[in-house]
Amino acid sequence: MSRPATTRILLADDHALVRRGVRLILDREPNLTVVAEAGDGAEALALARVHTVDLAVLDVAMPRLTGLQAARELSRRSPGTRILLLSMYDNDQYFFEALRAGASGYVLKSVADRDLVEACRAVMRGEPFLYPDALTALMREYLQRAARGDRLPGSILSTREEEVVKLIAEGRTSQDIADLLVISVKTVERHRANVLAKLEMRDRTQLTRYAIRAGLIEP
Amino acid sequence: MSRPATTRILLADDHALVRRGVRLILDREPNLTVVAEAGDGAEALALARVHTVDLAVLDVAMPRLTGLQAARELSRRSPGTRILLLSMYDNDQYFFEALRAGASGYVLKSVADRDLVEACRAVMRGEPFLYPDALTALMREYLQRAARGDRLPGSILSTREEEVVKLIAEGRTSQDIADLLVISVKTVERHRANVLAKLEMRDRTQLTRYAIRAGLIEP
DNA sequence: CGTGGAATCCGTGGCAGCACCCATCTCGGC
DNA sequence: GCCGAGATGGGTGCTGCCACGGATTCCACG
Repeated sequence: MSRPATTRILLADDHALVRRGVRLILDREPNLTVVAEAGDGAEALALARVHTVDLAVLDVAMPRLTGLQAARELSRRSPGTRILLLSMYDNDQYFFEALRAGASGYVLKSVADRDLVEACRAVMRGEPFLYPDALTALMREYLQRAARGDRLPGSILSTREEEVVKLIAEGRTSQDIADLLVISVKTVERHRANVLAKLEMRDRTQLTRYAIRAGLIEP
Repeated sequence: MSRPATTRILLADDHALVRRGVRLILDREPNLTVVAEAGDGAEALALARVHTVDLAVLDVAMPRLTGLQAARELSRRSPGTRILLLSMYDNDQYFFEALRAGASGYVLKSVADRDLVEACRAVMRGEPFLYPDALTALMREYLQRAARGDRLPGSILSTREEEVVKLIAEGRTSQDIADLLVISVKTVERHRANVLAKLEMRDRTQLTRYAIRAGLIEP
C-alpha cells in the first residue's frame, strides 16, 4: 500500500497531563508516532491543515470545539484521515453520535493501554471499529438500525439549540436565557422542549449531564 | 533523612488509560516509582494497607469512594503518607475540600507533566503545596481564612445528604427519592435545601454539576 | 416551486422545585 | 447529663419547569 510504515497521529485532549500520558503510550509503539498535539477541537483542525496526519485521536469533551464537532469538520475536509474518538463515558448517545460524526473508532478511557494501540492499528487497517466488549451490543443495534434505514438516535442539535442547552446547563432560568439571547421566553421553552424530545430526556438535570458529556460546559 | 531515596507512589484513577499514562510520566523519573495502581478510592485504601506507600496520587472523581473521601480516610489511618489530589477542574469548592481532606497538594490535569513531577517532589520535601498559578490566589484566601479562624467554604456533606444529591443529580424527582429512601417528600426537600445552602447553590443543575465533579455520578 | 426544517412566537394548565417558617428524636462528644 | 448536629416530618406560597396545543417566517435543497 502507499501508506507509510509509521502512522502519523494528531492527538487532541484538553488536559495536558492526559495528553502527555497518551502520547507516551502511543510513541512507545514502533509504527505509531504523534506528530502534533492540540488542546481543543479548533486547534486540532488548525494543526490538521499544516501537518500530514493519518489518524486523529480526539477526546470527545473539549472546550471551543468538542471532539465530535471537530470530527465532523475533519471528516468533511480531509476524508483520508481516520478518526478515533476517546471518551470517558460508556454512553449510547455519544457512541452513535461519534459514528455519525465520521469517526472510524470509539474507545473508552477506561480501557487498557494495549487496547488503545490495537484500536489505532485496527482503524488504520481499515477495519470499521474496535471497541470494548460493552459496546458490541450497541454496534449490533447500530448496524440493524442502519440496515432498516431507521432514523438514528442521537440526532444532532441545531446550533441555536446547543446554545440554549449550554445556558440551561449553566443553571440559568428561561427568563435569563431569553434576555441573553434577546428572544421570547416561550421560544426558549420551545427550544428546550424540542431538545428534550430529541434526546428523549425529561428535565434540566439530564440536559446538564448531556452538556457536560458533549463538552459544552465544564462541571 | 530516614526516607528512602525513591518515593513509593500509589496511583489511583478510574480511567485505565489515564492511569497508565500518568504512571509512565512518573516512572520515567529516577526517584519516583509507582508501586500500586487502583481504579477507585476503595481499592486505593485496600492497596495502601498492603503496600508501603510514601505518596498517594488520587484522582478526585472516582466511583465507589471519591478521591476526596479516600484522602480523608487515608490521612486518618496513615498520617505519614503524603497525598496529592489530581483534578480536572479549577474550582474553589474542591480545592478547599482537598485541603480539608488532608491533602498536601492539589494539581490540575491541565498542567504539564513536569509540573506533576515537581508537585510530587515538593510534597515529599514537606513543602505545603504546589499549584498552578491560577490557584495562588485561592491559597492566600485559604490561609487568611484559616488565620481568622473562619469557617471554611466547602463544608462536607453528611452521608445522607450525599445520597440525596446523587439521586437528584440522576434526574429523579423528590417523590421518587422519597420512595427510594423510604422517607417523606418533605425530608428530601429539607435535605436538598440544606445542601443548597451549604454549597451556596440555587438549583438542581448546579447540584448535578457538583455531583459530577465529586465523582458521585457519571455525566 | 414546493417541501421540510430551523427559528421564532403564543396560550393553557399542572406539578415540582425552592424558600421560608415550624417541630421532634436520637446520638455522640464534651 | 447536656448540647449540637443530623435526620426526620410538617405547612404555606410563589415561580419556574414542562407538556400539550397552535402559529408564522425564512432559507436550503431537490
